[in-house]
Amino acid sequence: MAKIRPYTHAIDRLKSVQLRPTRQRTALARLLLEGADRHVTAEQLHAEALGANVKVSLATVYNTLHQFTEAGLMREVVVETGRSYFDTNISDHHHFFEKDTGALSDIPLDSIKVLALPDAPEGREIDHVDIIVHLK
Amino acid sequence: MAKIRPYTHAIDRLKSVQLRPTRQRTALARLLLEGADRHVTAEQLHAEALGANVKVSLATVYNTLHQFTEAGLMREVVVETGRSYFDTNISDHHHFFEKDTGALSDIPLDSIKVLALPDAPEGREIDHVDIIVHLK
DNA sequence: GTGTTTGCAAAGTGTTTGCAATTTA
DNA sequence: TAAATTGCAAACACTTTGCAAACAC
Repeated sequence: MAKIRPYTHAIDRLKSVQLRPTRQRTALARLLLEGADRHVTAEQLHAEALGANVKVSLATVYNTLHQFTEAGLMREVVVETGRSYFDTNISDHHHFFEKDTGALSDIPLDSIKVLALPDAPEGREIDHVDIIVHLK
Repeated sequence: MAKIRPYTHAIDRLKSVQLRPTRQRTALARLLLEGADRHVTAEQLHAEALGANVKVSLATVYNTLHQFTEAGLMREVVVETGRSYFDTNISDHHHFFEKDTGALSDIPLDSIKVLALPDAPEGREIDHVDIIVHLK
């Protein structure tokens, strides 16, 4: 049973990446970074924040998700055009995606294996590999 | 040296999937489906059509790309939010993507190997696997 | 106090749609 | 001529931005 961590943990995470722990940022950090790994869209997180009585604008949610991503606290996952997903699991892993529900979930790292990556074209290097296993 | 195929080939491809070979569709089919495999966005294809003196609206380019995709003549590839790529190579394969230039290219099928796919979650099946190798 | 952050509303981007006019079979 | 297709402009969904007010240190 995961305990709710004290408020200060979210604040410490923010401070550690030089982001001021404002009311909005701290609340979003608590929703996102405490507890289990999560996959959210901006709209989802905004709705959730409002539901939890956190007053924050959608614009700030977008800005915050990008700031967290730039700071390395989260990563962005591209699965559909026109909608951005953000993932609080920043370890190396891949995803399942259910188009009909929009649900994104992690694939356990050891249950997928890529053998033999191709050589990058002349003058280029591989930055990273994204694998999306689409479910039906 | 690939020859430019006669006009009739594009028309035959369209007829074979029950799409009327209108002036616009035929012209787009010739640009897309004759010659080498291609990766295009709607905007790119529209610009290219105009440059080739094919009068066609952007809306029709979008509609046509979707019709071709539904008909199985092309497929859509998701690499970036907010921009759709369409691929004329419908065989099973994966992609390189260069974020800085927006260039998408095919990975030779035999140069990437996926061993051990994960089990789909309860009640689900794997539809397909998309692999994007991001280059820098 | 000073620089940062917020929220609003406006602007932006890529895409889709309603519908009258046109084209195809 | 009946049905499909087109093009325009408006609508759309999602995201970003400009800027004045509020906030953190």
